[in-house]
Amino acid sequence: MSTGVNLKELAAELKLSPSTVSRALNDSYEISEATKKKVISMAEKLNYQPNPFARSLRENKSKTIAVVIPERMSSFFSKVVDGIEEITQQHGYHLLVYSTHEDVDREKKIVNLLMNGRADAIIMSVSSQTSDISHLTRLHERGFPLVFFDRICTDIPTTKFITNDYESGFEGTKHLIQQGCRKIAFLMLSKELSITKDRYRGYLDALKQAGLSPEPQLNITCCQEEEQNVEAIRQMLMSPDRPDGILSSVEKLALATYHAIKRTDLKIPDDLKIISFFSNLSIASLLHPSLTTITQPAFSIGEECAKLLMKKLTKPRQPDLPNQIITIPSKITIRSSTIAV
Amino acid sequence: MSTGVNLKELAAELKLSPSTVSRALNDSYEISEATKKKVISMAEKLNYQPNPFARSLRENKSKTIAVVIPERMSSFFSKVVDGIEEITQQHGYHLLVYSTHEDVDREKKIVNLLMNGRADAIIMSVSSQTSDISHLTRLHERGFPLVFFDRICTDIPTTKFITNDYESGFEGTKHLIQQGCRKIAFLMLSKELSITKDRYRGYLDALKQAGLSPEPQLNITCCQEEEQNVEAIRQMLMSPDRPDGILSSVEKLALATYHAIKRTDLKIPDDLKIISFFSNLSIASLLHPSLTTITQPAFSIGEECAKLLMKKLTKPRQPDLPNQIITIPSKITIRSSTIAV
DNA sequence: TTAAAATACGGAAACGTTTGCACACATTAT
DNA sequence: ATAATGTGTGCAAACGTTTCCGTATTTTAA
Repeated sequence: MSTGVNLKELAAELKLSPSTVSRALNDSYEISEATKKKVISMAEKLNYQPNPFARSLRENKSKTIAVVIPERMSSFFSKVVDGIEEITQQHGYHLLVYSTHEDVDREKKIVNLLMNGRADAIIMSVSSQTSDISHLTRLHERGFPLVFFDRICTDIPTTKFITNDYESGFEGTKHLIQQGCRKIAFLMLSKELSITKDRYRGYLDALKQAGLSPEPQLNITCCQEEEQNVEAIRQMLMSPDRPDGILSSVEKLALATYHAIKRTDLKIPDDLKIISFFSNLSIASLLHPSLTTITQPAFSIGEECAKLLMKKLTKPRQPDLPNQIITIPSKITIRSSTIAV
Repeated sequence: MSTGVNLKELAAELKLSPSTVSRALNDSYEISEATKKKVISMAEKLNYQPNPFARSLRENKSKTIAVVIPERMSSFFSKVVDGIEEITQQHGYHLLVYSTHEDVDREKKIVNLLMNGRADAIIMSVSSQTSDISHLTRLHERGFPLVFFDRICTDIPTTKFITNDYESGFEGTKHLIQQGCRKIAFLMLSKELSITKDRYRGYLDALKQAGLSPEPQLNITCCQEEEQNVEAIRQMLMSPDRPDGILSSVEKLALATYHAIKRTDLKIPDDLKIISFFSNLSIASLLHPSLTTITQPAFSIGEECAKLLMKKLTKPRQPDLPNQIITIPSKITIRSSTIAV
């Protein structure tokens, strides 16, 4: 890799000092318009590209944001990253993207690697296994800019972006009840997760409001193996006190439910109605029957995270990221899977 | 962001010179075991993290790989990136991930940004718009390590990883013919793309072998708007000489076909059989009827790209990446969408 | 006309590493 | 005994920027 021309060589070519050339390129007021022009045109001619590491070393910032997500194969997270990239690219920032694969040990390793300053900030959604958050508090206590979205750490005093999970859980459940469901199951990733807790509270409150009581055997927690999830759901569907409705707080488990039901004689929505948090709208309407969804504004979430960080990182003297939760509402789209027969 | 302790401070604490400490941490043979131990334990105690930029500047390498893909919301590309990460992480490398959004202008900008050495290599799959490849040849001519996968640039003499696209196109078409299809449509992303060309050749040869002739109105090229794709396919399905089989070389267009057919009275597989390149197996079997797929080994492709690069970058004096195409076979899974009635 | 201020630039330090070289001391060979 | 070798460590340069100073020249103010 032949590295191109550097500042010193460019300066020599121009018979100027490196400092002058640097200032000219950075549009300093100290340099006359005439020399600025000369420098810029020569820089273009020689295709001068400043060395990012020299600059990072000197300026102590990397123009890089780290994004840490639990998995890549998810329309939700893909869209969030797209949203982040949309904004950061406008500011010349680069994106390091890491997947934890829902593994808290990998999450810890990644976060620890990021403590050396390779990135100027982190945008993340924690893994479903994450309950000990010492690796994240340490990061935050060092003053490292950290933003959470969706799966947040409530205890870390920074800015978090979420959707109206409680309301969505509540409305989703209420919708099922209105469509005649009386035994509603709740599918989740992990009890630890912020989103699970909020959605579950909404679910419980909707049940209570309808005079229904939650039944413990109707809660299913996701594991990493798809086949096991499908089997667990099938078991539930085969049991004598099977549910007549499902609120899935995870895309993956809605799909698993569709798989499971293919292994039974039951029909959606006749025997079982289902509503799910789901981001892949194209797929939702192609499922058979089409799936009623709660869709989070993934792209906007990414954009908002990035906008906040760009403000913090590119403006001169910005305060710390405020300890607040910003809520962007989801949207419920009713399709065939919850239509009363 | 309070940067932690640096080498000089660590050395001062140990009453050693920075050079000795550096060598000790890098396990140099010149340093005695005794001091190594002392240095390492003190480094851990003070939580010393070497500054990556100082190191990159000095060593002229970044321990970073850039991955450039056409879109994030694709199970294929997501899995490829997962595969890449799996390998690179073992070697302590980081991943900058960029999406071109199928836009060649964005692709050019990204590639040009990467010329300054921010990444040690690029792994990429070109956008569907890419026909002028000067930005990529320039990169390669400068000696920048560049690896292509799936959507490759044949003219750039480096290593490319693809699947057996010709055979897959051939076998997929042959399968449709065996199931009774006589008018087979071909759906593609763009005629420029390497994968399109190969798959199309396979398609043509299979038609010829069966004594069928290709019909130009049965070729559909994808555009960026999903609705337009659906409409174009619907039009084709409504025309008097509509196809009785479809080979889709893109996941997106298979889904569009399912959408389109919902707007007609036609039934899969009775009136139309369809086979598609498709990476999301869970979805393929949930579609109604389930979709016959040609699945590319996405994760392995990512792993192979990364393995090759890691060898090149981490071993001392490696030759340039050889100009060769490495083929990893896809797998055809027959499901309901192509079952003869 | 002279002092003060503004303008335009150069020299050199600094960011935090790694590494070529020098060197002091201990060990071994002659 | 001296010379040659080996071992462990320190000094200083280098990577390519940015920026604090200093300074020579020109412009403005008195």
